[in-house]
Amino acid sequence: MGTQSQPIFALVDVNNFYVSCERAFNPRLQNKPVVVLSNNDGCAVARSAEVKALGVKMGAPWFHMTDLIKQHGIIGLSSNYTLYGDMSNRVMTILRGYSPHVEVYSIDECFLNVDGMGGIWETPTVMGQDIRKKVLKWTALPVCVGFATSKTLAKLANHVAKKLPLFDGVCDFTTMSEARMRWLFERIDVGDVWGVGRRISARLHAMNIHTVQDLKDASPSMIRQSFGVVTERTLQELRGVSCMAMDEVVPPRREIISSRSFGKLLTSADEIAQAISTYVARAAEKLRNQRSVCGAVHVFIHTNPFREQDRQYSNGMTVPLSVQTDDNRLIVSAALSGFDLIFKEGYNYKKAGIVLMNLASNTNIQGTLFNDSKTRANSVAVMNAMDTINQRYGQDVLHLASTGLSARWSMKSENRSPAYTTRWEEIPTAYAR
DNA sequence: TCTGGGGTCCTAGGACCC
DNA sequence: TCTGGGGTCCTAGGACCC
Repeated sequence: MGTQSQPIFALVDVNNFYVSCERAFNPRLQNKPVVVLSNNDGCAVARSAEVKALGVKMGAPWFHMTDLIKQHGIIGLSSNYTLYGDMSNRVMTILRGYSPHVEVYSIDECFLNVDGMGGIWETPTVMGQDIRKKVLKWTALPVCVGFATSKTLAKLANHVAKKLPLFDGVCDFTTMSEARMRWLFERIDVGDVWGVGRRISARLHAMNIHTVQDLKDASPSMIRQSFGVVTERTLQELRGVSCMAMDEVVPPRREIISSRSFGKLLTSADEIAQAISTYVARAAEKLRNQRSVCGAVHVFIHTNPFREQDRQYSNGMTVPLSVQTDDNRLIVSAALSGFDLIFKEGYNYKKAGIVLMNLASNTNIQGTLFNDSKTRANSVAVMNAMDTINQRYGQDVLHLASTGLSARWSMKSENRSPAYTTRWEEIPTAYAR
């Protein structure tokens, strides 16, 4: 396996991930119909095979299942994302043992570049079965593996491995005959292709493109014309032309969202403002963890669209920050000032959220610790605060400008000396906590 | 009564500039 | 009365993903 010219991708995917995690710690859930529920136990975010067989759709509300729950004894579990994150890490660690080039695509999926593994594994299928065996043994999680020369095809191979028991959890397109692939592709709906969602699927069907094979055989220029470059790329990938490289390093997030549905309807501005402060705190923590600053915060609220008896209202607004910052207080006050403008009395609110936008690396931000450090007491406080910040960012990163009439700090950037400003209004205030 | 949360990329159109 | 052309940047919205 592993010819020189064509890359070979593997896609490893845990079956019914959240449900499988719960089962790993509670074997009595094995072979029972199980769903894992969203926040507030609202709707199904993961279903066991037994539940899927009953026709329960992804996102189905729990309270709609009452009959099925009675008839079949469906077990509903509240989600435990800490557990799932931990299990995910264990799986990814095992997979790194199979290839130095991995891309953790989502909490339960991982691409591997397995070029040149022919010296180790007789065939991709042998490797895939070994992965399945080892992951099951070490984590009690069942996985399926797909192999192909493009990521989109690897996803499709994985899909086939899951759906057709004949494949025993591993499907390899790289060694499959053209005829057999065609046979499969003619029987898979075009909507099952990675990158073809509900809208595009509907439009393709209307154009008489129903199956994977139909899309593969379509004219690339026509597809580009009608659907854009993304879908054209998908078509090429179906033909085995790899257009999507492995993204092995995770770039910092370009935006950070924090939002929640409320457990009950809220009407007062105070309660919602409280929630928004909490969301900002959570998002700002993520922001600092990836060493970013944000330049704007978007705040949004809306009523419950499912309550037809209620008057509906939804609104959002983006509030620019005067400087890019990771300071919780600045972001909160911006978010709340936006909230004040969009909040209207007299509605039943169900959900609110914030988005940190316009993110940038914080390598050259700067600020002041105190506006007035003339006194000796303040100078001491400044020095203590500097220690705190140094502990967080490391000695090398932080630069102290002065402890005279004013105390300023800045983050050293790699190739430039830090820029200073002496105008208080231009720099974030009071970074020290 | 009860219906999730967090991301990315692309594109069209407007503002602005020379 | 006639009323350029080309470029960049930003944003909102639409599509997709898990």
